[in-house]
Amino acid sequence: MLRTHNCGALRKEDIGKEVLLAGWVNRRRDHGGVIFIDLRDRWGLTQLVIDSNQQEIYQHANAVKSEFVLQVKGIVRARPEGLANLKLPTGEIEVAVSEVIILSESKPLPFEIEEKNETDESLRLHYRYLDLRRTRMQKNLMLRHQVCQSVRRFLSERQFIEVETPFLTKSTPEGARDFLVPSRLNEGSFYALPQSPQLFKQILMIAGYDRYFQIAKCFRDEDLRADRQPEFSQVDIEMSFVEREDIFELIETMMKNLFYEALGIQLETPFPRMSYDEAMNCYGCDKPDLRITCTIDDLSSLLEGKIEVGSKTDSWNGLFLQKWKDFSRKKADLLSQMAKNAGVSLSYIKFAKEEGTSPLKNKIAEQTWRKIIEKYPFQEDSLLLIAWGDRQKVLSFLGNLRINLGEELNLIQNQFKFCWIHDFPLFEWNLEENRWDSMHHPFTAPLLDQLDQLNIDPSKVKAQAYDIVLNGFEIGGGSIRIHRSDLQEKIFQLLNLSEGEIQQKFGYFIEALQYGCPPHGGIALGLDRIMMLMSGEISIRETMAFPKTQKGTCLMSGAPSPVSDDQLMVLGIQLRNKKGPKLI
RNA sequence: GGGGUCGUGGUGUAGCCUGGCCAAACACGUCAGCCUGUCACGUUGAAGACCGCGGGUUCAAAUCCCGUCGACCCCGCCA
Repeated sequence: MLRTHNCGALRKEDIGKEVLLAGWVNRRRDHGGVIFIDLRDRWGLTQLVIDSNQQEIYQHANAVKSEFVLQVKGIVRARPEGLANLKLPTGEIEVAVSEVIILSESKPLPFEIEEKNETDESLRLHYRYLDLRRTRMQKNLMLRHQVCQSVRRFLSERQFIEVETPFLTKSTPEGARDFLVPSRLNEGSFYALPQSPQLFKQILMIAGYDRYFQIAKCFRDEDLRADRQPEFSQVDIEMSFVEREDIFELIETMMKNLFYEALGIQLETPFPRMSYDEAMNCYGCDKPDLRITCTIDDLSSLLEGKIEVGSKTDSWNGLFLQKWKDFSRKKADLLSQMAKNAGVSLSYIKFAKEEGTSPLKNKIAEQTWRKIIEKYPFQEDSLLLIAWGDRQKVLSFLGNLRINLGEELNLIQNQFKFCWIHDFPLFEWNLEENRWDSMHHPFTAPLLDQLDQLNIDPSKVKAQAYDIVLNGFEIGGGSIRIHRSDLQEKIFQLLNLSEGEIQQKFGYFIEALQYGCPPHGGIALGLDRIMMLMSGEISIRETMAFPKTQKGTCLMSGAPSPVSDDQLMVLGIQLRNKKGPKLI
């Protein structure tokens, strides 16, 4: 071994020991007669001391620069009286160096490892190996490791087994765009990288494995966002002979366990639940941030027909803000403009000096006015925003406003607020292609008492699907699956897939369903998003070792890159547009 | 496909709105000297950017305009 201890290990108890340490030079402080070097590895910092009366070592240490990799031999000793550094776990000791070996040198750095100021992200990604040396990334990746360990331990204890599923698999045009991989052995045919291991895990249930999990890489060729990368990780789970409640209980316990083990935080279970309809009505979206307490209220019964409005109006909704001190005419105009852009009408009631004022005041009857005022706990600087128009537009506008104002008015407390959203619609109408799409995926079971509705009005059918939401982010989703081939085929038909397409795309799966499929269901959790929230980051890139840019490139390796004609030839591929980027 | 923000020594920023005082300022880093107890060491000095790139307007452009490239945020998209 090149070392006897790591750089975070030594304590008072080790005083007097001769030790070997190895690590990076975090910082050198040269006092003329004495040189201090902070040696760093992922466990910590240890101060090395080199005295000028040891001429040879002193000369050597003089040549040492930031981020050189050193091996040193020395004696652990106590720091002089009053000179301990209480900020460091190793701060009571130092190592008096008797031998220094420079294992490797470092060029001057493109940015400092110590995070004195934000570094441009593209630079960080280009030199990711330097960025990963920083405390922030080390903390994030170590926490991620802990979380993965915790998940594995928990699920293993609950009798789940981890099974790997293939990356080279079959393209299914439903859902996200696939990443394709050409097959050399089958010219003209392509594998697709999995968008999720969905069918494999269901087939594992058919195969009788009963409880499966995997920390699975998934691939989706869609545009990127702060919380979306083209490849990402899911904690993928599937169980046989279960109902929704079993999945909820499992995940709640797992989360509770996980947050306690990794962060020392006690979560309260069960998590609040609400139906999709309730979420849309009260929060204007299907992933409500419950850290913001205000909700969207239905004012239709109060205001319907009470005010003359020109346009078609099928919904009146309110958003009540306990206190908005600097709400001004200017702000009101700005909000109205935003509302107009969103295609809805907006007004407000502002409360000050024990009285409500509003542009609407003269337009509604005294009685109606009083009813509204009584509905809310108005106090100084309270504000009720009232929006009306097309129901969906109103709800989505107020939903967005709720989030924006939550941030602007500092209504968001620093805490973890989970909830379950359930009873999603089974289908949504695809305007472009004039047909039904699965809202979750086509393998999701409808609520059993609504099977008749499938033939009458598919839009009314709810699915046995659920999402888990944390602080306004969808961190997971799942469903109870269809386990009967006749129902599965019926769903495919409703999705306007021909018999031929069904056979060609999902034939193997339909067939598998015909050989004794247990009722089953599961969930997939977005590991990167969970890590982002646990680490307090605002992008999942900070939770991945080597993320991609918004254009899907890796600034360190330069992927994706063109390939040679020879490589294409072997695959039987010819580029349609020869103008692509040139080979270097 | 669309909307927006940003791009100034190695790093982070100031300057840009209101063109000339900018052959560009500050902090960190780098290099060299001094200093035996620092830990964001101190101190003295030095080097280092023609302002992402291309074009235009102007007597004059880091600053205004157009285009382009890159990073980021958002809409669409993400079963």
